[in-house]
Amino acid sequence: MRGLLRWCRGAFYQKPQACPGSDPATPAPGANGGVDRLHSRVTRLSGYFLPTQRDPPSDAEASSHKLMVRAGLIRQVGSGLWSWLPAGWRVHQRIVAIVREEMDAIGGHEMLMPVLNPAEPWRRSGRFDIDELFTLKDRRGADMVLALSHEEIVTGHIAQSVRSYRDLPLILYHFQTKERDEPRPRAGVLRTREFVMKDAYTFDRDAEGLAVAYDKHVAAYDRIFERTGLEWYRVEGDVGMMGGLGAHEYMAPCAAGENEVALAPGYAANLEVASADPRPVELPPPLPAPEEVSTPGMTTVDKVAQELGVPAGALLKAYPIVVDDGSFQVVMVRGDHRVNELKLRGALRRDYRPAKPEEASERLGPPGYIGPVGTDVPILLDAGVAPGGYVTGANRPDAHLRGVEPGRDFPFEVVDVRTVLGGDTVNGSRIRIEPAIEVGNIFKLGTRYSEPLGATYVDEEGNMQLVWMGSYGIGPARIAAAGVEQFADEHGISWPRALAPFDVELVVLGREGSEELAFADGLYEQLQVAGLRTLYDDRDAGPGEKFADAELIGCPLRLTVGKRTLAAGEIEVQVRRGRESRTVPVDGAAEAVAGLWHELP
RNA sequence: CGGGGCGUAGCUCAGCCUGGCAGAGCACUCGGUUUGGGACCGAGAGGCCGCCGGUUCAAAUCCGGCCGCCCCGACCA
Repeated sequence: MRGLLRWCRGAFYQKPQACPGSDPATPAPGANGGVDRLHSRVTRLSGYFLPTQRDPPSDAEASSHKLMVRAGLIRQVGSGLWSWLPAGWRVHQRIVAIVREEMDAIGGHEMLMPVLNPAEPWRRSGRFDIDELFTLKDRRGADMVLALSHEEIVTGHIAQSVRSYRDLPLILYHFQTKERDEPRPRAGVLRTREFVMKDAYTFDRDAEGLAVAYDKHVAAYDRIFERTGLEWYRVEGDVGMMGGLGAHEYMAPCAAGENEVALAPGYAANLEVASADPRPVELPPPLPAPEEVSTPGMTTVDKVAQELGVPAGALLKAYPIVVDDGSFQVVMVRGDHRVNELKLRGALRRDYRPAKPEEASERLGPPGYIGPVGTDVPILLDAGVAPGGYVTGANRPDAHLRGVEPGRDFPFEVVDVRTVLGGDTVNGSRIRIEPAIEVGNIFKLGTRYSEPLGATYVDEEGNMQLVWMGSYGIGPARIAAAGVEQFADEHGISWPRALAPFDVELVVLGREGSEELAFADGLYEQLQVAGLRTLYDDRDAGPGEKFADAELIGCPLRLTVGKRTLAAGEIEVQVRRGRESRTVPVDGAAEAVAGLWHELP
């Protein structure tokens, strides 16, 4: 304790040292704030810990996983546990700096809450039993929790200290390590058990106040992701069974993404909640009444469709379920569609389970032959089913009905519960479906936590009211990985300007004592004075190795100082994205490079 | 939780089936050559073959248990 105190005081009294980047007269390019002062300014590769590898780890699958390890940015410690090496941490810190600036700009106040929590508030919120929650006991045997987010703790502070409507609204946030016992960590830093998250919490008097706070976050998040240089979408998210409140997810398309987004001009939604008009299906001519057809052994949509010579979409598929209230119901979707469980839960406003085969047989008919005609079981008909005559099960073995018309032949309630398919349309525009990774989310919590944790205030009329809350997360590691995935080529990473560990990599081709080396030493200083974060490859290595490493690491610009070009009074500049080279004159080279840097994406 | 795979030098991997001196490429160290796309020559160092137990004269290799890691699915604030 005493030692720690002394150390803190020593650090506190230390005089800030002057360095080029902290001089207001020579600001670094871009809005990098003060974050570069956290980074070493001695960035000569000969003395830097940047262990690049020729081979990707054998167990790596995702391109970001392979490249971030190969480029010496991250190293694995255990399943879902990663260290950030110096260059990787610079990327992470740059993202953090962007997020911090935009959070502060909407009036957020940064704070810090502990990772290790007592179990009690988690019991009160009902989250102590979450499977993903790491739990442990302290030496006295008290239950402890490793926090996977901080709703309980921050709400506790509000409950303790906020008394009056005058104390609200508030935006509080922190960057903190989150611990989650993931069932399956995967793909490098894309899904890990421990990761840094920016989580913000808003506290308002009522739903209207929450809506304002939410809108502020939409604006801040839009700016954050725009600044990262990523391709991104704000999509409608799952609001859960509570419904009504609202949630958005920020998704970055990438091959290793775990989610799928449905995209059309003016439309973007998580596939889990997406809604669209189906492609029309050609139905057979209508019949005056349902007509039984023999379909022995044909228990799948494909077999029946083939036998009857109709498209799969001309069938109605039955999905029998038992809802939480004990009721037995049947969901009907077009034969070529699939029931989306999340949408179905949302439509039901409660949980359900698929009916067991015995249950379905007892109420309707044998598996494969279930239908909606002649039953008193409530039918939920998917909104994608257009009027017309369809083929359905006859609730008898080896028989189907054709010419079944919803409404005429069975009563139904319309629900939108199918999974959207690529090629469906929204407002006439075709939808495409892409894999993406969730890099941020915003969520209206309402009184989900303020109620169990007692966060209340007294309003103008002297009445006790619950605080209305929102929560807003961003994962810097996922932004970094998505940036790698989106822009990498066969040579390595190609960072967006805003995320790169260094703006420029300076490669010198010259031996100890050469004119090139002396010149490059000077240029390295000038580039830093010009405000460019520069990685200087001064190693005693061959040109091939240096070029390959530079392209692997992926800084936006690569400068080469070589005998030939130097003799011609020039420096070679390669733009990493596209790998096109040009030259700039030796005189004023640093300024010219800084100017070029500003034009990059 | 179900299915599949893997664990041998810093990295990528061979050797295991059929038990008999611990291997290759790259990386590393030293000397030399080379210097605009992972160059070459010579010398060298580096291993509890994941761990524990069993079988055997003898185990990286066969058998059992455990641990760790990856992939697919389930799950996922």
